[in-house]
Amino acid sequence: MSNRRDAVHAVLRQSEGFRSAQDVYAEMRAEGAKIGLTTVYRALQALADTGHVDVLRTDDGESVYRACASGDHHHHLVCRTCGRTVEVAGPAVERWAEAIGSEHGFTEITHTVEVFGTCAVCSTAARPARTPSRA
Amino acid sequence: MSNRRDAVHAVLRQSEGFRSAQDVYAEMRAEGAKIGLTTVYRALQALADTGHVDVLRTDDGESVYRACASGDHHHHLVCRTCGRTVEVAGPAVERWAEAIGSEHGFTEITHTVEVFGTCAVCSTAARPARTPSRA
DNA sequence: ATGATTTTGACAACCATTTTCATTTGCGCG
DNA sequence: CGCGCAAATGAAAATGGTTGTCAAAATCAT
Repeated sequence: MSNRRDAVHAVLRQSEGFRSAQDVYAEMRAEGAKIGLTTVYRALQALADTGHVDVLRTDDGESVYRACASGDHHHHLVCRTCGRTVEVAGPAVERWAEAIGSEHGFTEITHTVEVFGTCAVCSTAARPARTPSRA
Repeated sequence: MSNRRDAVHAVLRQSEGFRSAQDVYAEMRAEGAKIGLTTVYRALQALADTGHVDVLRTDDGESVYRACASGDHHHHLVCRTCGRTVEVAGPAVERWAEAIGSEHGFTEITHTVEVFGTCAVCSTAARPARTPSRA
């Protein structure tokens, strides 16, 4: 039944960071799974709707998904090089958003917060290619 | 030369909230301006690159632009009904993002923060959404 | 089994955005 | 002026992720 959906979910679970639909589809096909792109999209949407995975948009408008450990509201710290993602909580930010909103007479406040950076591994690996001037 | 670019910029200045490229293009054509969609896109990109306008992505992946009053780093409080936008500063959030990042060994931290809500006007006039942004 | 219902997936349709490329425009210079 | 070059422009075609279509296949209930 939701056999396919579970398969999709499984792929996400095995992933470190966010994956795109096309990405997941490609991997599944590469592993020999018989599944259509349409189904992957539908599974991903369903999973997102039921809150089983988190979604966000990349800078170029692509939707990327991730199976998160916590079902609670949280944000992400994403390495812009390797994509590794850390789930972070930010009570302070939640309160700030609420405060800012009501301060301006807004209700039903929601917010999107994502933090990007270069993780320790990637920053040491990709050091500034400066010519060793031996000085 | 940047005659078109200025024209595009002008349209954004007159707008209350974020506008899409197609949107801006439509308005300009409606006003009789002779301009191509391609040029609008290019102008918007250029404006964004030079930091003259802010860009963000809607939930459905469309890019929307806004001429912001402040050139400094700031975030937005956007009414999800009428689109009215308030520029807000959030020193606390900036510090939080930095802290979270370095706490996990990440460097070159950047972040995206957007707050959505229903503004006072729209929440009282809880009726089938009509855009009153036009006086 | 048999028909009903849901799921699937190949393929076409969408649509914002980008690319292509030929034409126009701005402009310095002889 | 007129010539030519280079940047700007825009119509049309290409791109590419995502969604819609619809008939075939899997699943279920009786």
